[in-house]
Amino acid sequence: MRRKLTQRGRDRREQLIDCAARLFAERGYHPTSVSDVVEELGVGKGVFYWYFSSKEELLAELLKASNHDLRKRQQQAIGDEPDPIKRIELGIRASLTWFREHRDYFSIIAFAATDETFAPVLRRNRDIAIADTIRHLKDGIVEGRITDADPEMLAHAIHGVVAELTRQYLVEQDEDVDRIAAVAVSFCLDGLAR
Amino acid sequence: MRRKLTQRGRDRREQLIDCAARLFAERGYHPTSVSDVVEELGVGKGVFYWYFSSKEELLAELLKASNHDLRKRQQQAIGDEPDPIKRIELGIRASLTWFREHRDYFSIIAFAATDETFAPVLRRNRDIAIADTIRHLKDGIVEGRITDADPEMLAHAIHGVVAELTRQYLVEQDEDVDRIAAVAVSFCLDGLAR
DNA sequence: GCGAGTCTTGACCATCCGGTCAAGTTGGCG
DNA sequence: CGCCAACTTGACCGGATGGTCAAGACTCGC
Repeated sequence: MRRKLTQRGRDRREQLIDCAARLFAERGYHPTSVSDVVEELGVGKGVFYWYFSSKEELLAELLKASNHDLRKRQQQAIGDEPDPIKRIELGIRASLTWFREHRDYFSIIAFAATDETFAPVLRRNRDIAIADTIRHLKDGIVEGRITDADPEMLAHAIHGVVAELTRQYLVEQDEDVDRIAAVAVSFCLDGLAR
Repeated sequence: MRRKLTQRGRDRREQLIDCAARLFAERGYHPTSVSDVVEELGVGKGVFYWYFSSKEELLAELLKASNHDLRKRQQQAIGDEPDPIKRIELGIRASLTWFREHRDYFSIIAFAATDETFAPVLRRNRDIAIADTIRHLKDGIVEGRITDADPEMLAHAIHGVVAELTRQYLVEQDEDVDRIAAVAVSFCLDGLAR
């Protein structure tokens, strides 16, 4: 859905996304009806369909926007750091910080990943993130500072650590980001063995 | 729902769970209706409600049963291995192997984790699994062979690696379990750094 | 103050869904 | 064989849901 929007319109659209995000995170996507969203906002149902052609589209937009935002944050954090290992560390810290500030999105993304309707969008997002990580890993491997294993698998392993620590300590609990980041980084770099 | 079941009844019940599992994995839990399940099986709707009091109950049963099965597999694999690091390795391999044989369950569990209705069951399952891992980690720490960090966080990190590698290489792709297991184990034990 | 495009309303619709139930069938056991 | 519990059928129900739309309100440039 593409419409000419005034400032008022853009604000309304954002309200709808924010409100929907909150409800999706609380109750889940399917159990949250469009009526729930507009009621919560105190507006008529037509408002929703003025800005989005379907509930599905709203979620897809939300996923695209949040991913764009997360990626921007990661790139800002990494800047032009030349050390590939440092870059990985900065990326991990940026992800944890972002998810901490956007807890709602974590569960929404987790759900979307399990739904074939949204999986394609999520897959693309993830492929991009993995490709970023792979680049740093390859640099590290060339420099002889990172184990010479399949960089793609290593990238997924790192993302797995970040996702699970985020879920447990930043979404379910409310731990200090730096404490979690420290464990995540040292686990990824040095593993368990002493 | 508790009923006296003959062999025929137990078979039917299992058919329903298997069929529902397949459909849940394919289309998702919410989009799969009870009618879909019984139609696929070619039986009347009443059959479903003879064995389960609700669609919700079926999923809860499925989650409980699958978790029980996975845990049994892990314990069998670990046996009475005395080396805690070996035990962790055997646990990782057992999990990967089990999920490989039960791909459908992976996405169902992933969905259930995002739905507050089922999260409690899942949380209990996960707590048990984490507690198992923590035990091995603590043994390793006492022996001075594992980094002296918060064992709970380390356990979550390991589970994160296993979950993400499972998803990417055993569910989305169809890689060789041993190859994935090797990477998972070496990543968890030694990390990235050379 | 008027006209046009942006925005809002909320009743309405077709459809579907989880769940019920009265009635009928099956099969094992005494 | 006859009985009874286990099992099956499928029409039916109340309610909710995603989505439509005709009508009206707002606002901004002219």
